[in-house]
Amino acid sequence: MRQNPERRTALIDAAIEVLADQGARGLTFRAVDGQAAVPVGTASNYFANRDALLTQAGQRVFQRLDPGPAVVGEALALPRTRESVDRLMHEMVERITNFRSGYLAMLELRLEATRRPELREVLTKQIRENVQENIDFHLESGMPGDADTVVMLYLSLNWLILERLTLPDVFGEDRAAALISAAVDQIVPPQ
Amino acid sequence: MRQNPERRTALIDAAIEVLADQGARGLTFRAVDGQAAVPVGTASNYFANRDALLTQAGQRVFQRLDPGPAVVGEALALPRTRESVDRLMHEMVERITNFRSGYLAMLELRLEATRRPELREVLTKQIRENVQENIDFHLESGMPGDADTVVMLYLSLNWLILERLTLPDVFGEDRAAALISAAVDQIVPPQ
DNA sequence: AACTTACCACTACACCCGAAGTGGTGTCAA
DNA sequence: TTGACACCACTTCGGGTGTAGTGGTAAGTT
Repeated sequence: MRQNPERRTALIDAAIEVLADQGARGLTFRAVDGQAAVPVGTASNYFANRDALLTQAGQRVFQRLDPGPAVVGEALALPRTRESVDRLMHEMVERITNFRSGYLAMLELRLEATRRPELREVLTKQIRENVQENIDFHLESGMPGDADTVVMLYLSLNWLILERLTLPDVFGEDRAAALISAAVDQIVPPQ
Repeated sequence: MRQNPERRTALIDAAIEVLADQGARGLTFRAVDGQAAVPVGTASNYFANRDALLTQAGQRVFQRLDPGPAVVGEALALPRTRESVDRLMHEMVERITNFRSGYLAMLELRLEATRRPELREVLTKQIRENVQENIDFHLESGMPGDADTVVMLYLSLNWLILERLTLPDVFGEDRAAALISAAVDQIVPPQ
């Protein structure tokens, strides 16, 4: 088992691209090797089996989706109003949408989790933590709305992103942007 | 090309199961043959190629997800209140959740549509129609709320179903049921 | 300074699996 | 008899795994 951490990370990132491009079944050692532009056999030397690759890809997506401290700081500087929530939601959707391969890979992993209990556990844990972090952050920040408000935004905006990334013409770009604001209007209580 | 329509439908339904079980890449003629308990080569005789199988599976899922006239009639008999909407949403989520393989197959098809323009067109058309039908039905029925209300319910409940079907432990069964009511409470305006 | 050790990139190979597609045969009914 | 269909066999192909082996490099040792 090889240890070089940069190379390992590069392989995992390549695995995310492969997941998005070719689906969970397309995630093979050779495909990862190819995507990472690395000799055949390399990924096989770094990961014991496909499961290891899948779970580590799942963790990596979350790592890369995490907003930096800059975004968090900016959020905390905003006034505690619905308008601020609206702005933050637009930013969040844009940030996630821009990491297209990561989001699609995450969806592939969800479907794969249907068949792999270990992967399901890993993902469940991460999503729960993610939702809880969102709730905690929202409540602590003093923005209007309660835990259910946050969950409802989570649900609706996630599907909106999925819709945009898989069937972009169902809601055009403008309509999708308007729907973000509509979601905030309907879901976040006036302060 | 074989014509027997019952057999053809049975093969498409088998394809839906295969999609849910093994993913889009797992959808091969042989796998469909196996699922349909039919001799090897049969699916190959009924469909020109995998693309035909994929698009027809997509259409079939919608066909099977369509609520019967019984459900529609029942809906129209309800009073025009938020409580009725709440009940209808619970029924809809349950109906869709119960067709697990169909919903998972639909997600696989969405991801596959990322790579196949023809499939993307077919699905886009169907989803647009589906959303529009929901909006029209809601508005014509006189239930409280406007088009955005319906879209917002569509977004949030779809992701809730996805969450339930892929990572059921993120929201437990009870929490998920409560979230349906919470969605209606927050999204549907009081009448 | 020469030597040894350990890690790593890269290559090659042996093996396996499953798929596609086609052509052919048997059967039944119009 | 003819045509449509179910079923079967065979050929061909591609791609994947896992592992063994080779050579290079860097760091530590005597």
